Amino acid sequence: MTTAPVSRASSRGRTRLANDAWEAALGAHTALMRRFTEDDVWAGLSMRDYDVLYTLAKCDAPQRLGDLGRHVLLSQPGLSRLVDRLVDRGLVARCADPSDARAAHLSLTDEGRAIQRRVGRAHGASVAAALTARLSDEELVLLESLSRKLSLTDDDLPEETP
Amino acid sequence: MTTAPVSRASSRGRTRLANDAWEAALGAHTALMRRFTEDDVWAGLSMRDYDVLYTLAKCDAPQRLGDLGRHVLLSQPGLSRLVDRLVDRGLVARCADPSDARAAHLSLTDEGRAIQRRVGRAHGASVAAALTARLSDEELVLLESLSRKLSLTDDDLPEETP
DNA sequence: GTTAATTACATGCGTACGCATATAATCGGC
DNA sequence: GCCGATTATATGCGTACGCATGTAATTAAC
Repeated sequence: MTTAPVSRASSRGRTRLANDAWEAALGAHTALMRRFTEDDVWAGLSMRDYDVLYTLAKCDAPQRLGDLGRHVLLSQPGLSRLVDRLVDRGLVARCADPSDARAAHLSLTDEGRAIQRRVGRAHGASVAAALTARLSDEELVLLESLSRKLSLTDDDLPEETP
Repeated sequence: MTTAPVSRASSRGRTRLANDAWEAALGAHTALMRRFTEDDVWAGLSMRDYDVLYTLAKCDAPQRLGDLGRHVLLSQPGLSRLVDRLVDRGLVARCADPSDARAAHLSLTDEGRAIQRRVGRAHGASVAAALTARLSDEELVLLESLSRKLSLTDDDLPEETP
């Protein structure tokens, strides 16, 4: 039984395509993460530490914890304590939000910004080396395009059956 | 200064393309992992637990720890203890390797296989739902193709300057 | 205007993780 | 056939994580 008896012939194939694609994507993520982790560019930061510093550097305005949380794959308490450690190390500053006393504005210190830049340059070079060795320019653009589509929330999707 | 003075005009653009693509890919990974983690399909397993059960199910032959380690993003001690827990729960069996007394062959128990199938069906459906809602068939094939290229080791790459 | 519900973040607690290292078995040179 | 090097897995230890819950501030209901 190589073809299952389904209503539309394309249906099962589409499920299979999606699962194969996801498995391959996970494999790529694993392989590249391992490679980048092994790079000698991190200056004592974990990749998650760097992710937070990078996010703070990208947005000039001070960010709240919840904003960071949307970008980082980490629980809210986990992120709270990760930021704690970065504050203790002097890389991130907490300052009060005048309009909301619950929230704390987070921003990079000078040292945090300096480290983010240093690590970012080296890591960016490593990322570029790995990806450009494997994909053409057109493929890189395609990867970005597909990734953006995959990042969409359900709310952002056009409805199938309105 | 919008264009940096580099030797070849395409060089900086290519680095930028690669970094943008990687950032987008990380975002997609985060978004989808969050979505799948929140699914109510895991039957008490972590996604890493499932990853190990799935890998064991995929390869009918009993696997060694090191073989699993290549597929799972986890340190060797971490994987060792993860397997410990799965053995304690009765989902995985360790049996001795007759030809190598250091290694232990790992295989699914009947219960482990049953749970993997149950969870796999539900998770596979969720993966398909998420991906097919965002990508066309052609795009799914493309994603798999790009991911496979990204999974290649340096050794597998054609040399740039032999 | 008071109070319930919600939001934003922090903390207690048990578990899982990574790093360094240990243990045990196999392999290679001679 | 013996011994150093290597491979395969396990363990000690300190740290980081997620879940449940707590605390404080804001919004909403009336």
